[in-house]
Amino acid sequence: MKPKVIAIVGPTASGKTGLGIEIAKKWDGEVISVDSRQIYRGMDIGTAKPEGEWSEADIEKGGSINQLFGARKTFEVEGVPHWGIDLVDPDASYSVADFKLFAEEKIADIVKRRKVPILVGGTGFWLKAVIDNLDLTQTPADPILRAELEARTLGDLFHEYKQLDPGGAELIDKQNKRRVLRALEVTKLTGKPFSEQQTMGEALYSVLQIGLRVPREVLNERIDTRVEEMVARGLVQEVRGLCERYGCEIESMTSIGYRQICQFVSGAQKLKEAIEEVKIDTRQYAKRQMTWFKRDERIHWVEPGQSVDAVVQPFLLKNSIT
RNA sequence: GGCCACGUGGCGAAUUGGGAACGCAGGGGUCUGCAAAACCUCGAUGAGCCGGUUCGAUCCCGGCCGUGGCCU
Repeated sequence: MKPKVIAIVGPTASGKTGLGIEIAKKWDGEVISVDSRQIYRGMDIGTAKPEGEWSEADIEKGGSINQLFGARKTFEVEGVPHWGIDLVDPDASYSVADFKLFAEEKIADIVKRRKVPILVGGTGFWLKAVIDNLDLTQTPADPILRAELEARTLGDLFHEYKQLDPGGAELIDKQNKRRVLRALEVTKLTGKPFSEQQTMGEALYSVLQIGLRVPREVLNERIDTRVEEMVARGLVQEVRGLCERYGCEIESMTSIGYRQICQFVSGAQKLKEAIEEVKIDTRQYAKRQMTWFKRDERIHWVEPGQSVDAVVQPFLLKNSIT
């Protein structure tokens, strides 16, 4: 029988964190954050990281994974362990593949302790990689090849890709350089068409996905409020500190909230305008998230505040699931 | 009260006597190693209103309304 995993999805500011904690408390679970930005140490306010404490006492809980990622303590929020937070420094590179590995080990670890793993997060692609067991190729980005490819034009890249992987060329978004580049990169590096490597393995877990649905207007208001709160809690100082230490050019600093405030910190924009932009960009991000999750028909949608017992209970109590 | 200017989609902004660029915001969408990213796509049957000139007006003329400025 596959391990049971609960996943909580939804757009930013929909209340995923709170629901995750609620379920974890009630069903003895542990949370794994599925968030491509909360992995960065020091990026706290702007990524809406839950507030919690690092507990020394639970070092042994982590196992090898903690060694691997340098985390020696357990992050607890209201007593509920949260994993996947503060995995790397802001200047580190970390991708879906890294996360998938991390999550799989973490889930195994939690299950071993007879707790319920609860994946909470808005990074749809990362979640998909885990629950659908995507066969991410064993072909990480090659810095040298990538630099070479990046210097070429999109049309040029597509042309070569089409030669090597005609089938894939039909399907790919030929106007998206980032995608074409990666497809070509993998194809060249492996000698096999990229399109033939986009497969998925058998699902490793039995997953219950719960989606938080919030009306757009309500969500927008929540976003505005939350951004204001971030500023009140010291977002500007946080960004300034990171800027001084890492500069504003690194990937993690392109995160919403950080890139705009960087503009202010560097004197390129007024604070008020930067804050407005954070709100707008967050709304657009939320929209993209909804587009992503909308089409997954396995998700059980609930309204914020609505009890999820009716879906969680039967799921966890059911004995045999394929 | 008089004079001048302006009045184009939610906002900003081009354009032209032959039937309205673009940017932003907004909606919809794509998604197998940067995913809070990258990319795609859709929005004025109509240019303040009413007349007139013209084969034809958003663009020319007149009136009205509105906005801004100047003047007494």
